[in-house]
Amino acid sequence: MTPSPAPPSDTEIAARLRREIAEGAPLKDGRLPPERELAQRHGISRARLRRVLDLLAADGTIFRRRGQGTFVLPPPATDAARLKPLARRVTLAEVIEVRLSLEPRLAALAATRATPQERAQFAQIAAATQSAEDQSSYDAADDIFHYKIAEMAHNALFLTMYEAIRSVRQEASWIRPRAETYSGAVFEMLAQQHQALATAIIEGDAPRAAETMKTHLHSVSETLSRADPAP
Amino acid sequence: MTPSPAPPSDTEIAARLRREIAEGAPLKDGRLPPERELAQRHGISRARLRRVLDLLAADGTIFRRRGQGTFVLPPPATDAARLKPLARRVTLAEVIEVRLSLEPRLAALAATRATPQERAQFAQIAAATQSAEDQSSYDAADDIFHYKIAEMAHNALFLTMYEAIRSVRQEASWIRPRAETYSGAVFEMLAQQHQALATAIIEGDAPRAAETMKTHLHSVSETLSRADPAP
DNA sequence: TATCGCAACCAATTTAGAATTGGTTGCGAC
DNA sequence: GTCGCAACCAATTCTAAATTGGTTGCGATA
Repeated sequence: MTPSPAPPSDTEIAARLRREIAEGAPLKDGRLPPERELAQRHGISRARLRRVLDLLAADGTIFRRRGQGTFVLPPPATDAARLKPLARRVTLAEVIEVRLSLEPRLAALAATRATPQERAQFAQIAAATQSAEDQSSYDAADDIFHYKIAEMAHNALFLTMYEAIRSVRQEASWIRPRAETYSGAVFEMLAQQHQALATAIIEGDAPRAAETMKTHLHSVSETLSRADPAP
Repeated sequence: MTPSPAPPSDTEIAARLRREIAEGAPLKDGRLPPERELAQRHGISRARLRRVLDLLAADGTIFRRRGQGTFVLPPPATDAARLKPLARRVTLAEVIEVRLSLEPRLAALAATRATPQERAQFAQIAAATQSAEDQSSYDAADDIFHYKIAEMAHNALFLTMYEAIRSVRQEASWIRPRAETYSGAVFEMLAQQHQALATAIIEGDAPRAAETMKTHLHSVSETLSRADPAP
């Protein structure tokens, strides 16, 4: 009595992909296999796979960049390798200084310019940040959270600069002891700040978004400085 | 009765180099020939040429960067070619937005952190900006002026970002009509702003430096927007 | 007719390797 | 010791090939 297996719909394939992603299918850089390979693996044409990926991209689940790939985390900065020598020369204090100059402004612009779709996406992302259970899943959610803010500012040059900061942070040596630095209380505080920041942005309150981001970065700075006093 | 020609001292060779630079010896990118070539051309060893170039570097006459060359103007951003596609997508308004976020902070940091030597150098550069006679020499002096501010902030990541902005500005399409946009009155105003900015930085008045930079950038923005209304 | 699969092509990036260029060191001659 | 010389190091640029997402055209099929 089994009905002849109806070919799976796009949304069914999308659901399957989401499940695989949640189970850790992507590589550790957050990259998925190339489209040509994914299509073959799922037994569908590349054109159809791309339609499915369009669904995942529409709700912000994946990031795609020509020449680099499809990612579950924000994609690496273009030519990230070139920033390695810079990362070795840069101290934590310098990065914080730059972030304090850029990110409050990015938050304010995001509050002003984000589209309704983006705000809805962002609410989901903020929720994911709150419900993270272990350090590594929090780090991933936090990464996406800040990247989305930079995206919602709708300024390609600003986004490029944020990507450079992000790349330097990942390459830099002083993030190594990071896993130990977040105690329960600090963790809670940062999560609350994220929530306040998300609310301000979604509600379109630019000044409050900027101010909250500033506070948040100062908290991050203090936390990291305490863990890594002399860079 | 001519004395046997004494070999020229380092300072004499330095003076000769300065003269050649002033006469336009460098290429149009502001780059000098490679050290090995310059040394041979002047009939001295490379080690000695480098000592001479050290003199020119000490007073800010030249910029040197490993792998790129020796420049009379600020050196191009590392891998500037990579920023070309970005420059095509970016509008004038976006660049101004980023500059307004970065450069006032850079000016404040410069006022705080510049060494006495740097302040002395900077006074010279500001004076050169004032005494520029034609548009192209003003542009060159202005370029050096803003670059030195970014350098004096003493933050390698900040400097990298300023270099990216500078590179995008140079590649972008909307600077073409630039030569026409500076009327005499506007020119005078910008020069006065430069002077006020230089004074604030040299005196170490960080808040005033930031405020003056902000005013200056708004003036630049208005001037360029008027010349190029719809990017 | 409209959708699907297929293939080719386009655009941006990455990669690897050779060449260029400033920075550094060691050695011998005067 | 200072000078010139040479070799080497480090960062960058340049080139060409390979990779990858983005796009188009075409024929098959329902």
